[in-house]
Amino acid sequence: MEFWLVKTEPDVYSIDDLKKDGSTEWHGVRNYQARNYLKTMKKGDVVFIYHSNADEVGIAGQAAVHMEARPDRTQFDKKSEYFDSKASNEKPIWFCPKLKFIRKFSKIIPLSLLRQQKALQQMKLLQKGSRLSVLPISAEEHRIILNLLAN
DNA sequence: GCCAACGTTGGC
DNA sequence: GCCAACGTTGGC
Repeated sequence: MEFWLVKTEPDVYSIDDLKKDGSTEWHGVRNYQARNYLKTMKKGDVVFIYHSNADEVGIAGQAAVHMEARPDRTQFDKKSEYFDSKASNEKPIWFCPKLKFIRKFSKIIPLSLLRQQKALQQMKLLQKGSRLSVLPISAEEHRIILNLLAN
């Protein structure tokens, strides 16, 4: 089993929206490296849901990969802001998995707290200039982050 | 709202 | 293939 982190702007789609929906297709990612990570996700992988551009920036909860990546339908939808004229049904460019709600943390784990952890200094999320919206997390990082919840 | 850092586009 | 210009991300 692998561990991941995905970013979302809570004004657009928050952990509460995922809780309400139960599961959702993680559509709209339009970055090749992030897409490749999305295609790597396997059913059962655990995904941290991270709130960016928010009053409280940090990790808000957990989801699981419910269905592995399939073509992102919004790339074919001319009315969608995610429409991509270079994509076709025969040659889709963008893919998304379906994520299933696991839990919302009682308190958001703030980005500032993650930065304070010596053991997390190598996390991709914390690297200067990192803007990727889909990132792998090591098992060790996953464990350390969950431990922060207990404090 | 500011701005650093990054990815993409397009002229050459 | 280079690289300047532009648009986007995202923390503060």
